[in-house]
Amino acid sequence: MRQKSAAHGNRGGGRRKRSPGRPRSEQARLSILSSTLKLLGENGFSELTIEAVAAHASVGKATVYRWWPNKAALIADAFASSTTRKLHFPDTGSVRTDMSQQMRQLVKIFRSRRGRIVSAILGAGQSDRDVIGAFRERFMKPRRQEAYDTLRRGILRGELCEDVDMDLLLDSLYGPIYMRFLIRHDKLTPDFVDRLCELVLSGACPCRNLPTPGMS
Amino acid sequence: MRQKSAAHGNRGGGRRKRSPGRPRSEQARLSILSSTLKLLGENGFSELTIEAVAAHASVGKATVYRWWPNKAALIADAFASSTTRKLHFPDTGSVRTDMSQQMRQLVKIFRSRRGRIVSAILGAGQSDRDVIGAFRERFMKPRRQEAYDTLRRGILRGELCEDVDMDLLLDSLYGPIYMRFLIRHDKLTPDFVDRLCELVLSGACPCRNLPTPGMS
Amino acid sequence: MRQKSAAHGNRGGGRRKRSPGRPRSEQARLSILSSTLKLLGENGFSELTIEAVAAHASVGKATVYRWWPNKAALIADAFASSTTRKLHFPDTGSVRTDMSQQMRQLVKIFRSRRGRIVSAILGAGQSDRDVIGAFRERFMKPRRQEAYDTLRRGILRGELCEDVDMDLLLDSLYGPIYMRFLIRHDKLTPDFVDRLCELVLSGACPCRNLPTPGMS
Amino acid sequence: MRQKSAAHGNRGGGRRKRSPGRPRSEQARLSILSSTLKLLGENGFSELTIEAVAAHASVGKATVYRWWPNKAALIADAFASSTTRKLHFPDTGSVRTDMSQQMRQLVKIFRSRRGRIVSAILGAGQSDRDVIGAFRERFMKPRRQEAYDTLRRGILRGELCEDVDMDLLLDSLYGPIYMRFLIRHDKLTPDFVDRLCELVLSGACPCRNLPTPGMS
DNA sequence: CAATAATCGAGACGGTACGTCACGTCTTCTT
DNA sequence: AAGAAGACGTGACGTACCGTCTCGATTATTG
Repeated sequence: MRQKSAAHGNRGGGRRKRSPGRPRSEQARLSILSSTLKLLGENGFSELTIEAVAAHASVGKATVYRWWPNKAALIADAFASSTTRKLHFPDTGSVRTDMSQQMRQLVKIFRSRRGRIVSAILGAGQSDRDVIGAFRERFMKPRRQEAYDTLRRGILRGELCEDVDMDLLLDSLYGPIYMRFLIRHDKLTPDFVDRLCELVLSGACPCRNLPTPGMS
Repeated sequence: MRQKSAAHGNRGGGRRKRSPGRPRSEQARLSILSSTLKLLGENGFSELTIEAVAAHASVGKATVYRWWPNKAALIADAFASSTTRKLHFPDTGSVRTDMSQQMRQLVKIFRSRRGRIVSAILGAGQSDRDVIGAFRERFMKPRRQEAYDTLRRGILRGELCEDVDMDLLLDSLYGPIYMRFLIRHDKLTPDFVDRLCELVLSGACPCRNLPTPGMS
Repeated sequence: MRQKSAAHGNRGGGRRKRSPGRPRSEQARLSILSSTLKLLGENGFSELTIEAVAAHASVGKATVYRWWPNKAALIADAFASSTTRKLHFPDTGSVRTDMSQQMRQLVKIFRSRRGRIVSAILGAGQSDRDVIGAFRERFMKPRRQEAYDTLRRGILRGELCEDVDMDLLLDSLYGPIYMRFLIRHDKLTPDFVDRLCELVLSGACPCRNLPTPGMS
Repeated sequence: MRQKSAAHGNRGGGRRKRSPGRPRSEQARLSILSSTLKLLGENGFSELTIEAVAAHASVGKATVYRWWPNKAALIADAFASSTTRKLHFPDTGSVRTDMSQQMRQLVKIFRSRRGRIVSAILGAGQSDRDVIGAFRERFMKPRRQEAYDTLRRGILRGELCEDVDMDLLLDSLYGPIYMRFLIRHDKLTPDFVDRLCELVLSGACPCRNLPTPGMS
């Protein structure tokens, strides 16, 4: 997924001897990654050629292949290296507001030029498990950890059931966004996000769990 | 998207004159479509080559290109031609049961060998609007029409609000399934479907819309 | 050495069925061969790239590789297809004059732009037996057959021993020319040819050195 | 052609200051040269890569390039450094025996594993004047000087004309050997050498063909 | 029945990008 | 300063498919 070798520049912890030979060019690495993102945003995954990436980065094709085994690994790495520092969860005192605000940010990104890259990653990920894995680990997981915290605050405040299935709840909140983002069958607006939050979170409210249909 | 020409085999309305020349070979058409599905299921979209399809179908490459403008149109057609006749919505008298049963069928398909094809379509669709369009029109839309009927029955029975946003509701039900199917971050089980239905539909229940948080 | 397949265009003798598919393009073939000769004459063997040949011939690289397995086969074929129709042996009534005149023609070719090609062939032939084989069979052999005839006429006229070793004699005549041509340690002039003929042929006379022509 | 710099290891005349820094590694030099010969004998010129030479000699690539400007210079040097100390001309009292014996030795080398190297050199020399130049200067010229002496002894003994063209004569003797060696159209046997000597030297006799040695 | 016309399988065509290899240069640390 | 190591930009390699094109053969309608 990542670099084929971490032999260079590793001075983590002990006094590692640097491996001999010319060290990897950090400049080339960065240039390749940013060229990848640029071209990916312009033309989509299937039009992205390593030849073009190398040319645009003023780098030899072999240098790309030396460090990334294939196109999928390259874009996964490029995406991960650029992951937005934004998308934080606020703490407003209301689960629904917290979630809604973060989800609006996500939608904003999906609708921006970066959204092109995300959909390229998810598309490529359908035929390459490393790519989809990188998306999960580097993009999704960190945010989900924060989301857990947000939900937990809601539980403490009594806004959510104590025994709520957080994964189910979060997938119910984000799933529709991903669905509209990927299938493009309907609008992906801030208003949609709000109504989605209302619908799903109202089902997760503890006060009185409405009886399931047919049981009343 | 479909065939480039409908000159042959058109028997729509009365006694049309068949155009001269050798008619299109139905056998070749079927052989191409089934070869496409087979290879798509084996290797994914990006590994699918028209060269291989033609060879596997014992057909000239030009015959493929004569009827389908590109790979995307081909797999869209192949997929559509094979769309399961199943996936019907039952009418059990309960919205939740109706939806739950259909969604379970969908999940079953997603987890079967055909799921590979669906994910290939959706993945390819991220860089080809024709493909994702074909998926929407031929796979999703017909089912959604049926789903509208199912929801409408629920409304009549009083199980759902009269003013429920059906698109929002359906996306909330199916979105999490697509999300888990595409991102593969969590299990896609029948139990998940049930709990998902419970969560979402309980939020769409009319009886008493719980006040939105902070408004009570 | 030659084309990988002779499946096309063979109507020699019987009524052969032509193999199916688009027939080989004669125009492409000729364009490739002449481009090869041109570039070979300009830059020598090691600078000759198939990429350049294809580009110069306005032909796809694959078309070159489809018919010639490697560079050596290509230049062997190109050389053979261009073999000079000249280099005939005259019949003046004197072995020495006959040989001398033909050898002068050969030297003239060696010193011309075509000589560059010949030396490239012989050079490449040192690491590829097919190339040197093509040179022997297509260039050398036909001329040697004519040379035998010339020598035989000399024997009949009494200019040469009856039991002369014709191969030895011919190698003695041509070897020095090839040597100077390839090692370039000394001039390759018409005068050199004449004195070479005199030296060698005087040694092939049965009993007494025949006087040089025109001196008797 | 040779080393780019003679800064090191010069002990010519007196107490020269050795230039500072680490002296050139004689071991590396020898290892490179012998690796070159080994690989050249195995695979021919065009398959010989500097990369492989360096790897086989356990030497950095830059070390090769520091001392030899290109592949041609390298193999020329490698060849020269290994030039057989043999190939001397005997002094038997007969030109023909002297020449014949030396030529037999040459043929023996041509037919040995070292012949592979010689033909690689001559082949490479067709597209690189430095290589063929090195062959002339280091291999051919020294022997030719000895050959002149041998011929001069023959003149003094009356075996050869006084005004014989020694270059023509030597090319007539060696040319056929090189021709058969390079074009491989006929056998290169000791017997061939003998008959070649007889043919050519009998033509170089001043007035009458001297009887073959041992027959007088 | 012959002529016309469009399809078929086959496969060569001019291209583009692939992923690999060697080139000759460079940058690092070690000797 | 030379050494081994090995990454660098460059460019040709030989391959795989692209989508187009010519073939002869086949199968229909039309005259």
